[in-house]
Amino acid sequence: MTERISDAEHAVMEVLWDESPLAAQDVIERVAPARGWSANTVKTLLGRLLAKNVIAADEDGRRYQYRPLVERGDYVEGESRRLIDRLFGGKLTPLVAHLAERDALTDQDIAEIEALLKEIKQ
Amino acid sequence: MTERISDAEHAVMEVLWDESPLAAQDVIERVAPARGWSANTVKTLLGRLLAKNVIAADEDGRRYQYRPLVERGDYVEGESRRLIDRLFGGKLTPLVAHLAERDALTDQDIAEIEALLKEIKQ
DNA sequence: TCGAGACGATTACACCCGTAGTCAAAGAGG
DNA sequence: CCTCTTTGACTACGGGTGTAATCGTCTCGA
Repeated sequence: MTERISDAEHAVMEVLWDESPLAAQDVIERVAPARGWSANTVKTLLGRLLAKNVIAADEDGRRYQYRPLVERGDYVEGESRRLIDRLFGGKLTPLVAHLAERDALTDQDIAEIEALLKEIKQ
Repeated sequence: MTERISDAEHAVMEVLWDESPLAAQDVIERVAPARGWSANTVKTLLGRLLAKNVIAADEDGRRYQYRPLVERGDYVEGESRRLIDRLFGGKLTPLVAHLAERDALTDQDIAEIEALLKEIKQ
């Protein structure tokens, strides 16, 4: 039901997930320089995120304090699932296999994932 | 350098990755019904993929035979990396951890991945 | 009290995307 | 030879996206 978040909007969300609530100015300071954006660009993105109902704006005197309405985990899960469904038939194993085959996994990656899986099985 | 492939275009690519070269009509037959597309829509997508230089069209009398210019593996790797970079700081482990934490991994998934990793280490 | 700056809202605009209709050329069948 | 169909090319159009300028209003300092 939640609308899709675009790439640029996502950069703004990351800021708010990291710290919130924040005024527009604070968001601008945290994200605009790194992306080479003007302050207006960030304001536009905040407006669009508001329209999409994925952040909220609480009045605070002259300004708003913005905070996320969707959790990062939910977003991450949605995006991960989209990719895995689209490219790997919904299964994680082929993704890991793919990266492994492409030497995109270091020995340490492998060790970490093994440890993680062991723990899951408790 | 290769341009980005959109969602709808990707559906066409999957057809060509599965079998190629194919004439437009063949591509249409394989993808249009499943997506509820008109034949023209598929033709437009073929044209855009051509413009993006991710497929080639070889003349064959009255028609063209289309074939992919990028390999599925390369595309898949690019998309996977994009996601992992954007959401997990470039590391695969947090993705696996995330899915595990969300109970998105079955026992069988875990077993498969473990077997896979074991094999990688030979 | 008055002008300057801050702040959100509105508007802009080019480009991509999903979806499709129309057109022109060329072959197929009568 | 002429018309119908096929096929790719071109055009269309509403909506999303990246990027930003402008506007209206409110407040704060001089």
